[in-house]
Amino acid sequence: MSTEEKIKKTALSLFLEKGFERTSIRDIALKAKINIALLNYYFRSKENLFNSIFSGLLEKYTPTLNGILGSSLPIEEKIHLYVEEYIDILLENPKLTYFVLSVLHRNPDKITQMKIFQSLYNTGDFSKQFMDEVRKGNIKEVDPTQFFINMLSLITFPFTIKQVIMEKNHMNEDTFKQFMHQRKQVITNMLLLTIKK
Amino acid sequence: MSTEEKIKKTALSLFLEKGFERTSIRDIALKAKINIALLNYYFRSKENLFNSIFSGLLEKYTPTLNGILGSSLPIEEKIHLYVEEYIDILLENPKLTYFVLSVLHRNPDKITQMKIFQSLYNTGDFSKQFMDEVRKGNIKEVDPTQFFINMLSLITFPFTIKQVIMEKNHMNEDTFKQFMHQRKQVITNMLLLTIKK
DNA sequence: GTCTATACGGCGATAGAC
DNA sequence: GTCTATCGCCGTATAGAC
Repeated sequence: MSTEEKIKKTALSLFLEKGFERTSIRDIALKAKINIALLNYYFRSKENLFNSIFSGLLEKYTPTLNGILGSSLPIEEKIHLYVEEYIDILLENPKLTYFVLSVLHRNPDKITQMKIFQSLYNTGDFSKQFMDEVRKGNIKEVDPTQFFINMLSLITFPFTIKQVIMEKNHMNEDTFKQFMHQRKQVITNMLLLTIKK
Repeated sequence: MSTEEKIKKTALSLFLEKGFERTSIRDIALKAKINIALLNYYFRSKENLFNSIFSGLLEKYTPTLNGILGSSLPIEEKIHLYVEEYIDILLENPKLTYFVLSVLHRNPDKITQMKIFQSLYNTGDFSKQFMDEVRKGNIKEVDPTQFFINMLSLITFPFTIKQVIMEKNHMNEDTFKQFMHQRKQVITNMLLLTIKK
């Protein structure tokens, strides 16, 4: 394993364990058994290291999600698949949503935001298909922007308050997973209900 | 104005402007024209200062929201009012949701979490009424926990990605407000649709 | 290009004088 | 209650060895 990969892998495990602020570059260097200066050689800063790791994670998953949105499937099927796939991804990476939000709020500059979300929320194809279906009279006249935000909110937000949901409802990791699997159907039904004529 | 109030007020304005990490206690002390040591005298730490400020904000708004949930109104009316009131509160304090999330993820210890969220997500009365209505056959058989998470997600999540929504849809502050006002009806309709028999 | 050693200024926090 | 002085840690930068 290259030094760069070793740093990334170690840093990811520490960021997941302790969060961004509570993980120091000295912690990372110590655990990865390298010198702190190497962190600055490979990545220019701690923030850059974080963004690099987490952009990698996004790049791993966005093709799947955008593939669904851009496919030629009927809109109902598309929504169903998107919900299922997105929740599966977040079940594997429960902290991903909060990481995205933290990057967003740490870097108020617009370029960073757009770079991340351009790929993540690539709604162009979907909105077009949505409005086509409305025009054809196949689905109810619903604002595609509101609809997409509904879909995103219902899928991602529960993961940002995972601990609260677990505590309030006396869940463990397994029962939370079960709950989120049930939730796939809940969300899909709800979304389809709002567009069904 | 007392020193303690002066610190809180100054800190809040800086936290809102630059965020928690980018605001140093030296910044706060300078702007409030007091010594840094005083920050530690009144609040034990920067984290404590933040939590104190923002707990105050929550305490200001939770009675309204819990008042609605705990009232004797019919469930449909309750949902309608809750959505309207919550969105109005967040339109006045757009960063509140992210602040709550950041506290949650910075303090993984459970006691802190519960104290804040105990009041915020006080779902007891609501869930009971919800299940009563299900038993009476007045509404569809829907899991109250899933329903409440749906409601929270649809209301709060858009505020955590406010900048992205604004950029993607070429909005300014005014058009975003307008969008969220429209959203009240979108959410209420959606929620009522899922429970309507 | 890869790495070590070291230094710098800023940070949150605190002991102790008044 | 308030302030000075100081501590140890942080992210970052760089000089120089290999």
